[in-house]
Amino acid sequence: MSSRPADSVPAASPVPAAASAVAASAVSAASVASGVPAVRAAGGAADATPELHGLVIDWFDAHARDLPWRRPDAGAWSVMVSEFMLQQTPVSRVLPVHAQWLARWPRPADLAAEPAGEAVRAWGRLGYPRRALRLHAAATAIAQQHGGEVPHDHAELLALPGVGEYTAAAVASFAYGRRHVVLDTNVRRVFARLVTGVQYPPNATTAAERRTATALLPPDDPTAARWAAATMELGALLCTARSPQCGTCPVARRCAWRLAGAPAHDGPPRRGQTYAGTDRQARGRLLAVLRASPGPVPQSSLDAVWADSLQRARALDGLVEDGLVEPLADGFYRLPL
DNA sequence: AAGCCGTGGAG
DNA sequence: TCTCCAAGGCT
Repeated sequence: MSSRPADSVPAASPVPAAASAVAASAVSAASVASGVPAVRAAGGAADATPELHGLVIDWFDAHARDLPWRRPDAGAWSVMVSEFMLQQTPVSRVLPVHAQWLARWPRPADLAAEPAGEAVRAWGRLGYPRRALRLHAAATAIAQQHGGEVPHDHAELLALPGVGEYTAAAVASFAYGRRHVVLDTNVRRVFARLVTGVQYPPNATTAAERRTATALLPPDDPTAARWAAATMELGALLCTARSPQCGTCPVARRCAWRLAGAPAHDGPPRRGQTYAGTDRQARGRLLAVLRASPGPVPQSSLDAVWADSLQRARALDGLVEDGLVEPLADGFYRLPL
């Protein structure tokens, strides 16, 4: 979770004393982390996690968005494409591109049969275009090494280009209904509040977070898969970063952060790099020219969109280095074949 | 392991 | 306007 400028989210603070004091009826951080059921540890009653699962999953059943990659007829390829596109990118912007992508390349082999540059072009303005390159490479690997079928196995998914721990777990869980800890920025924020009692999770995923998520994971595959989707949706719709909707949250009554009085994050908010004038912006400008052109473009066309020649050259070198752009012998450039 | 990698909408 | 942030991965 390093999407945000590293300084925009201060490190998590310890659980306030007040949170511990009122945590008896909440999901206890200590008991969850140790694997001991929260309520049993607090008062000898039965494990409270099944009830917690029910509350969140029931809410999910009533309020989940109807997204294309969640529909019954959505295959694993649709799920996988959505996961690539959703990395650091809002659902609203993914929806149209995802639909076009699946219509054009209904199976991994269909994408693998085309030049990588076509994937980059179809990626449009989703951002982070290396994802398009990696998705194309992943499709190629699936076509060549997995008989054209998106692998079920977490380790095999993880070995694909552009697939990290989160995406492997998400595909295995959402596409195949398997039990995995699915720890994305939404789930991390939900657990930070619900269990740990702080407003925001740590900057980078910690072992403690994985322990918490593991302890809360339902024991059976189908319920675990529902839980993963439900906790993500809760973070996306209610337990948001800026303005959590605690009034309608199904687990507000057990939320450690809420019970502690919703303390604001204390650390000094550092600010991130401004985007204007960065190499990233330069790369974006240059690649936009390449995407818009059906064939190779002359150097002069690239010169026209970025004034600083030194930075322009550095950005272009980076794009070539990343495989997003191919230099031709005559001073022309094109998307990769 | 800290920093890099796009883009556009919301507040 | 400007800041923050949106289902990460890779080096």
